[in-house]
Parts: sequence; C-alpha cells; structure tokens
Amino acid sequence: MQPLDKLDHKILEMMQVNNTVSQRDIGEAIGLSAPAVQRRITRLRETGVIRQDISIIDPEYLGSPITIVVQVEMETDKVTIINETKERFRKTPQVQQCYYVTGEVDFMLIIMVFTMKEYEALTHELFFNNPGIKRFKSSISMDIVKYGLAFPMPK
Amino acid sequence: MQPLDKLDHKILEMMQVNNTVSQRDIGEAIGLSAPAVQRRITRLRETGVIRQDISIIDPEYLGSPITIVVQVEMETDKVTIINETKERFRKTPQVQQCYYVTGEVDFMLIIMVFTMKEYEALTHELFFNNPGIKRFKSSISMDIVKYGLAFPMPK
DNA sequence: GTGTATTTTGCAATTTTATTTCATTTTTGA
DNA sequence: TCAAAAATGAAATAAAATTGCAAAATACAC
Repeated sequence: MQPLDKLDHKILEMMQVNNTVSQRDIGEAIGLSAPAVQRRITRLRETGVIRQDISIIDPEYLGSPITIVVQVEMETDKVTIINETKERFRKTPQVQQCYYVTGEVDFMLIIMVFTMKEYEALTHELFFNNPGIKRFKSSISMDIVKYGLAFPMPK
Repeated sequence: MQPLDKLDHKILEMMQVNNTVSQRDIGEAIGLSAPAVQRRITRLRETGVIRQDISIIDPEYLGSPITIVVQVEMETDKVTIINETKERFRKTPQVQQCYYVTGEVDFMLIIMVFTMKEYEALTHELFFNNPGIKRFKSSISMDIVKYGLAFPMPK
C-alpha cells in the first residue's frame, strides 16, 4: 500500500461523513474526473483503508435502547485468558465497542441493550460466568453526547 | 413515524453492515421489488431512522492513531456548566465519542489523536482550561478489540 | 362482513450514477 | 534525458436508482 496523497485524504474526508455522494460531485469538489475518483475509491476499499460502508441507525426507533459503559478488571494478565475474553466480547452483539486499556481496569466496554433484564442476563453470560474476571463496574449513559466515526485527516 | 415492520428491520439489518448493496439485491433477499425497497429506504432516511451513511476508515493508514479512554469528573452538577462542557466535547474533532454517565464520574470520552503531544495540548484545551472539571483520568487503549455500530434488531 | 379510502406494490420507462475502454499526459526512476 | 509505469480524462457502456402509473393489498368506518 503506497501512501495516501492529498486527494485521497479529501475523498476520505467526504466519504466518512457521507458515502452516498456521487463520484461526479466528489470529483468536482477536488478537481478530478469521476472515473479518477472511482479508481481511487476502489483502491481505498481493496487495500482496506476504507474498512466498511454502512448506514448508521438511530436505535431509538428500534425500542428504548440503554447504553452502558462497563469497566472490567481481570484476575490475571495471562494472554490466553485475555484473548479468550476478548473473543467473547467480540462475538457478543450487544457489545458495541471494546477497548483493552492500561491502568486500573483492563477493559472498557460500550454495551447496548433494550431492557435491564437483557443487561442482567448479559452480565451473567459475560462476567459472572467468566472466572478470569475479578470485578466490573457499570455506568448507565444518560446522554450520548457524541457518537462519531470521523477521523480528522493529518495535515 | 409509523412503526417499522419486519421488512424495514431486514433492510436496516443489511444496510447497517453494508450500505453499498444494491436495492435489487436487498429486494431479492427479502422478497420485494427494487422500487419498493427504494421507497422504504428513502422513508427511513427522511424520518431519521437511518441517521447517516458513511465509510469507516481504518485510521492506521492515516498515521499512528492513539485511542484514549478518558473519565471526567465535574465539580458541579449545574446544568449550564454541564451543557457547556457537552458542547465543547461535541465540537472537538478528536473526541470520537462522549457519554454522560451515572456513577462516580460524569463523562466517558473516547478520544483519538495521532501523537501524545497532540493529546497533551488537547487536555489543556478541554480540561485544564475548564474550571468546571474536577479531575480526569486517561487510559490508553492497547487494543481496539471491537468497534461496531450494528444494533441487533428486536424480534 | 362490505365498501371505500389510503397505502404499498410491481412493471416499465427514464434518469442518474458507476464502470470500462483507450489514447494521452504525468510521474517515477534509472 | 529517456523509458517504463501509473494516473488521467473523454467517450461509450453497463448498472443502479428513481419516477409514473395501474393494480393489489391493507386499513378503517359503517
């Protein structure tokens, strides 16, 4: 993968906010023809710079979503245990995000469920059932102040 | 906004994973014609069920991104101060996510920067410069185990 | 139940967008 | 400076999205 140039950055800048803009419009904005834009986009997808193209759904319309931030502390630092735990978090649909972090706790999770009953069941499945886990702390989100995926382009 | 039916759910299920699938393909998968799918998608966008359509970029290709989970504790619960702080977090591009949570801390932030220098500058801007903030705790993410936005559809 | 109004649908036609082809220009590296 | 490789735009083609319209399905009042 060769390094990205200014034009790639501009394309990414536009598409990470709205990937339904036409190639013609992108081209016009950055001074390229539509086919040139198209080739760049194809390459960005093939090389994995663009990882995925998705619609973001407002979960409010699916019910009453509850977002919970969970801090997880492990008993051990054993790689096997850590990796197993990561895999389990990864495979759980309600786990929207998972970070393996430095400091007092080991994992930070962003979890989304529709009922507290569902969350309670989930804690059993994920935490109480996993002897590697020492303790966990849940904080309910009262407001999702920001939820974005747009990275600033380096200058 | 009338409630979503099974077909809407299926459309959303597909599009939140890949919004470049053609309407014909969606239609085939769920037993509808392409125009019927198109009208539903238009409506889902207009009513805000689909909030945004984006490309997800792998920030590795932009440099060496550093993800930091920050817990922020406020001095006060005054609504004005809280709202000002929210607004500031919202407007900061490096703040990818911000949750206003219950518990010991008030905010959980997911921040992405390219250098520690940039982070240091950011902490001054966001925290040290804001008298409403009592303390903050940063945890560096060693591994983004999962980073998704796909909500399970209620049955 | 019955009939009417409203909504949703599929088909066909149209428009817009994406993709391919190919000759030319630009860039890269010896 | 020159040859090879890569990237580009114009034109042509292919694919996808969108619109118009008549028919079917659904909802609703009676």
